[in-house]
Amino acid sequence: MYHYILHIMKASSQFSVSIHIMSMLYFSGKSNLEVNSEAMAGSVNTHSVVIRRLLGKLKKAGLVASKRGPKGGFYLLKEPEDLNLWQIYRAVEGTRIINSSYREPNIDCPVGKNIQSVLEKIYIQVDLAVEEKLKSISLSQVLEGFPF
Amino acid sequence: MYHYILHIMKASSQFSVSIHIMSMLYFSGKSNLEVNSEAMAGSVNTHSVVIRRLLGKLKKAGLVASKRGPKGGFYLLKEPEDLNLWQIYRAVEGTRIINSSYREPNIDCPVGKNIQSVLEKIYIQVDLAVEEKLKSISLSQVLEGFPF
DNA sequence: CCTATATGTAATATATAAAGTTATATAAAT
DNA sequence: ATTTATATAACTTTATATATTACATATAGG
Repeated sequence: MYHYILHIMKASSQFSVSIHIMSMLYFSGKSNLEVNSEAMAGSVNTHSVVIRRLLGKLKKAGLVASKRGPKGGFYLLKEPEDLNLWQIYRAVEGTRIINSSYREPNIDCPVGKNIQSVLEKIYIQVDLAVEEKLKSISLSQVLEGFPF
Repeated sequence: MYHYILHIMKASSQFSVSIHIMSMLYFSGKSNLEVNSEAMAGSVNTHSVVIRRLLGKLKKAGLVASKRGPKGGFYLLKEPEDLNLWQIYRAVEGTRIINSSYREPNIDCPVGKNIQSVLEKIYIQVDLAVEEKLKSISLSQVLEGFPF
């Protein structure tokens, strides 16, 4: 049995799936075609609960809204040019892009004693670089990548 | 049962552990104190095989070398100012910082059909930002973080 | 106001990859 | 020769992301 001080970041597919469904929401809003979590799950090829869980996070972040009941579903709350990838990333992925810590190092070793604070400083810099890059990419830029 | 097209990237502790042991190799080389995989495992708090596996990768990348037998161990092949974090990252982590793909999307949906190439373009940009940042940080800069 | 349809979310199960462990071969110092 | 250390293959364990099941709540439309 062992434990981590901070949990190890596992880059999940959540960010990718979020971009996928946000794109669907944009196109559906434009063409007035309804998309519910079932339809999105069909496109992503997963379970609708997975989609709703993700949309729950995006909702909390103020990026989407929902309507219950028949003819219900989800829609974007922002124009794609006012929505950047950092907002989406932060909404659905809890952790850093790189994990700061691993197993509790041996504090009797001078390196082990200080490695965590040393790594922390570095990873903050790396995270910031990713943050800046993701902030610079808007959803509308992403949408331009689709050939239609 | 399901499968991924590309494997999901899981940021492991390998990068962190690598920086930890490279730091130890530097200090040991400086003070002529021998460090073998057992000693490094003790500092990291893991099994020596884990350390040797990692050092095997760093060796393949030309960053360290080893000596077998009694009084054997590992040593750095480069000066810390000529060694950047990207070299270490690339040596021990096989994958991208962000995964490009997830479950096979439904190609009958126009978004599902194109999402992978759309994401690919974005993630290349993000990866590049990380690469540039890691290239800009040398091991000697990391070592300056230790209070000795 | 009843029924069908959709979201909301908790609880549980499954799959997978990282990390840990065991085992064994090989090399070199004394 | 013996001891000490690397090299690495094979296997086991464990953590956690994702999938699934179950059930509660809201609302459109007859």
